[in-house]
Amino acid sequence: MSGAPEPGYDPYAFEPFAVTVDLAVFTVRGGALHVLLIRRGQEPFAGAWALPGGFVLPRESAETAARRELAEETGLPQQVVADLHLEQLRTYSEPDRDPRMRVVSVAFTALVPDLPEPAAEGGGDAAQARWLPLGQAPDLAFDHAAILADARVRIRSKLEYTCLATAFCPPEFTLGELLAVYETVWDTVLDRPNFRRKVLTTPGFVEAVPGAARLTGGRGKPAALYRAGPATALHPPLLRPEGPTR
Amino acid sequence: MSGAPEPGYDPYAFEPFAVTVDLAVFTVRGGALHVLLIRRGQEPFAGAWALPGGFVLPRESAETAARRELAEETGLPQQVVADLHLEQLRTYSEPDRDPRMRVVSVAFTALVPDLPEPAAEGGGDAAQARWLPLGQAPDLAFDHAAILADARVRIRSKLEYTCLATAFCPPEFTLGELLAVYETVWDTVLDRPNFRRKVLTTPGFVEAVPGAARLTGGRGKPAALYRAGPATALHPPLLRPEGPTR
DNA sequence: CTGTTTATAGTCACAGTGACTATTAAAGGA
DNA sequence: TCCTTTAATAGTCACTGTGACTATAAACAG
Repeated sequence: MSGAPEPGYDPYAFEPFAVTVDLAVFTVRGGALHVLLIRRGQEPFAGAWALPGGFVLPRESAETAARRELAEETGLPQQVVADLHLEQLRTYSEPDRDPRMRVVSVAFTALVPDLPEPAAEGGGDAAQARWLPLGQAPDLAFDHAAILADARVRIRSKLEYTCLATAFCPPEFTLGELLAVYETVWDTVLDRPNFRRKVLTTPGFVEAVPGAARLTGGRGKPAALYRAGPATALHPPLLRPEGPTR
Repeated sequence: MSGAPEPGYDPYAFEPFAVTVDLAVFTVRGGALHVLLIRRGQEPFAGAWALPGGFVLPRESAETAARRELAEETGLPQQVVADLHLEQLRTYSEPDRDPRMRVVSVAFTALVPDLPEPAAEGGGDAAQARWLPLGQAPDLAFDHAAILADARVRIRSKLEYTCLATAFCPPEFTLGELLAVYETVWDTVLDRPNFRRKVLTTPGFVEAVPGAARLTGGRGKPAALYRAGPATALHPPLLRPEGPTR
């Protein structure tokens, strides 16, 4: 805004708003899309699962707060949190979304490779953080189920016209692993040779790691390794098949 | 969020946040993309142009506030404001974006057909609202220039894979008018027959108004009239030509 | 060695698109 | 009235990208 406040507008005149952030952090693990959740320690919704997040401090931007809360509440490695690509999803501002007071929350989405289970370490605040598969996600606190659903729609769509799928992969990966990311997120089956052709002919999507190869699970021909390339968008997009899911 | 606030968290403990909305409302007029701006009456930035917007009230959602502020601050017809398709752009939360206090703003984007200049009517609050072409937009208050730039990128992209272009047109329009919307927003020139084929073969994009035709500007063959169809997405998308602008 | 598994190479037909030409229906001027 | 201009509409053709599919290569298990 900042339209034209009444002259002499008093910031303390109304019940104040609190501003928070919520994070939907996804990973692909064992053929299923997982989301990072924490178990709440306090009321309301004590004992329930929720998206990680928390209050924005007076001198923070929402993105800074998101990164801080993620580091505090989950055991994710510092380096991971610092390098994370955070994307704003949208802001949730229904008046009664938090029973305590007026809370407006800025939601973010992030993708990470398959990491070890976050160890809730030292600081206590890190209650209990776990990766849970989306299929069997429990009821979530507040409106977090809606946020999670919106986030899922967003990432499914983003895979179509961006190179974000590589964010789910380790630094070096095979095309089979990248294929598995698409198949998992879209819950579909793609044709292997066609997928390969599309990825390799899109400039900057991936770049080959010279001479490297890896045995994938012990079976089959060793696969060449690739790194994420400099491209961020897919032109033309890689459209997901329509029709029934899988 | 709504992570785990400290037990006994006091909403009044910090300097409170204010939450506002800002709107980037676009129209196409005379071959140029225009945005709806208001002239500020109060400090800070008194006399400067700004996006319409204002404070979210204690019992409002951001979207409700956006609609109310738009009605209050601009002379847009009630019906237009009520039916308007508002889309969240993103939330701007840099700590110093407003010199008075901590203000977090939720930005929205909207598209309207070419309307008469909004008449600042009765209520006084409607300072001065005008359509200004994007090319010669003046300096804007706060970080509104950045918001406007983000909004422009968003709508340029949205025309590719949604049917939103019809929102720039009156209820009944010719394909030539729809073409002009694309050419104006993308600042490019499209092939007329190819555009026509694409629009007509996309199911639900537009539907013909039976028997209707209109002389477009007096010259040339009369054009058939169409209405916006039920579709919202374009599959496959209508990609804008790459390379140099126009 | 044989069968299984996964990676990789290649073929073919078709849909969608860009570039282009042709025709139709109106207005305006000589 | 005829001719030019303008814009809408119809249609053609080649090429690109994709879906479906077949074939070969390189690993392991028995």
